[in-house]
Order: sequence, then C-alpha cells, then structure tokens
Amino acid sequence: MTTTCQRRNTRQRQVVLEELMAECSHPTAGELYRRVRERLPRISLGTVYRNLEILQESGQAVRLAGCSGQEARYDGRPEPHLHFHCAGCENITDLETVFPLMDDLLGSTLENHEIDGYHVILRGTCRNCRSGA
Amino acid sequence: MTTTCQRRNTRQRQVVLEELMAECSHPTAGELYRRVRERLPRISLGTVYRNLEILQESGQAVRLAGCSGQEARYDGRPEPHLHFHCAGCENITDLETVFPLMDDLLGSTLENHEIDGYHVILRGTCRNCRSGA
DNA sequence: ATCGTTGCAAAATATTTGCAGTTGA
DNA sequence: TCAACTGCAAATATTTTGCAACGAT
Repeated sequence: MTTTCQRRNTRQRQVVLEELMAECSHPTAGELYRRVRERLPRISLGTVYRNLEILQESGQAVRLAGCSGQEARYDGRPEPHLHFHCAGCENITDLETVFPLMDDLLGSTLENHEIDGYHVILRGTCRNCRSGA
Repeated sequence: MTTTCQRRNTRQRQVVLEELMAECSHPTAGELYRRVRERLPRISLGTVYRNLEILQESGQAVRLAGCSGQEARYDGRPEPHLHFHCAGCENITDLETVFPLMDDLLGSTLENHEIDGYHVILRGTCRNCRSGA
C-alpha cells in the first residue's frame, strides 16, 4: 500500500522490529512470527506481514531478493551492505566488508536510471560447509 | 531437489529456456507460462516450474526471488551482471555497465567465505517514471 | 472521539506434488 | 526398454484481506 497516514507506535510493530533487528539470520515472515509470539502470544501472522510492509515503507526493513526457497526474507539493517548466501547451508549472513565503489553509485545516474539504493548478495560456500562434508 | 540424473532434452524444456532468454523483462513463472503456451498450448504450469528448477540446477537460469510482490522472477542470462529495479514501474532491467570490482571478487575469499557468484540489484527510478507523474 | 491497528478466519496467490500415461535416449 | 518427463488435478505454502473490536493520540 502506498498509504501515507499518521502511523501509530504500537507494541506489535515495535516488537516485530526489535526481533527483526535482533535476528542476524534474515528471517522469513513465518520465522519472525514464531519469535515474536514468544513475547506477544496473541499476535497474528497477518499483523506480522502488515508490519513488515509498513516497516519497509519507512525504510526500517528491507525485503531480500535472490534468496532460495520461496519464502521472502527480511533484513532489519537499513544501511546498504553486502550479503553472503551460502550454497551449502542456505544461510544468509551480513558482511562487514565495505564496498566504496558501490556506495559511489548512490545518487548517481547509470544508463539513465537514478540510483538510490543497492542490494547485493554474494554467493558461494562458507567455511563451515567447505570443511564439513 | 538435488537430484542429479541424466536429463533429457525435451521440447518443453527447450521452449521454456528459449522464451526465458527472449524475454528481457525477467518474467515470473506465470508470465513465462503464458508465453510458452503460445507455442505449446498443452504445457502445464507445473511443467514450467519444474523446468525452471532444472534450468537453475544446470546454471542456465537464475531465480530473482522477492524483488517486489510475491511472485519470483527468473533471469535467463547466466553470467553475473547488474540489475536495475525501478521503484515506480517495478520493472527489472539488465544493465550493460560492467563492474570489474565485482568480478574481481569471484574466486576470492571474503570474511572466510569463498565467493563464486553475485547478484546485484540497484534500486531507483527510471527515466520514464521520473518524467511521468 | 477518531482512525490506525489488531486478531481471526477466509480468500487469494504462488508453488509443489502424486499419479498414470508419454517420450527421449 | 525404462527412467525422465509430462499434463492434470489436488495439496501445500505463502501472502493478503474483510471485518468488528481495540487502543494510541
């Protein structure tokens, strides 16, 4: 929805955001729902979805592209940064490596498109999956 | 599925791949189904999904999940390249701009992860959406 | 008091799967 | 031949929505 109204600060929204930020694993809506329910047992899955949508609108959450499986994953870290997606364990991890070249693109125009954000997923194999079978 | 068996070269799979490569718009499975059906009227949506899965296994297609909306989009261009996702029209376009720094990462190790592919989506507004309302 | 938000349940979408018949190698 | 593949339909999974009650401001 492109509804721009006066948002209210509800407990549900706050807890969804807190748990999203606490979770480094970039949880799916369902995973987040399970976690949030430990603190708010009566919250519904619909509310989690609605709040994820609202948090995206306000730039506090990002829906991740290019994961595998079919459930969308969410990231509670708003600044653009790199992600790593392991082909073995399928986990998505934040990378701390900074990529200045990428940041230089922000605000510039590329092939007639104004760039104001980026989303990078590097793919490969993590150390764990390399050593283990 | 991680089934590695002797794949057969069926007409359905061939047409799915052809139409996927012909389509610059990174179609969803449903869109592709509609296109493919013009050539193979009896093909089923399930077959399209199954073949997209198989084409990914063999590296001939890439799923661009979770871009916007809920339907996954597919890309029939196997070499890593940049994508642009317009916030206005929601379209995803290939960029021809080459990003050597990105390619340098391939084969290297970053924070203990072996990198062998990348997936980049730049976000912003395309010229069309900028001029139009 | 107002109107954004919630829980619930049902609807809408998207994707996967079982199966019996078909087909490529 | 024979296992991979297909169409079909049903099953699952995921996400959205209508609505009456609730609660933040």
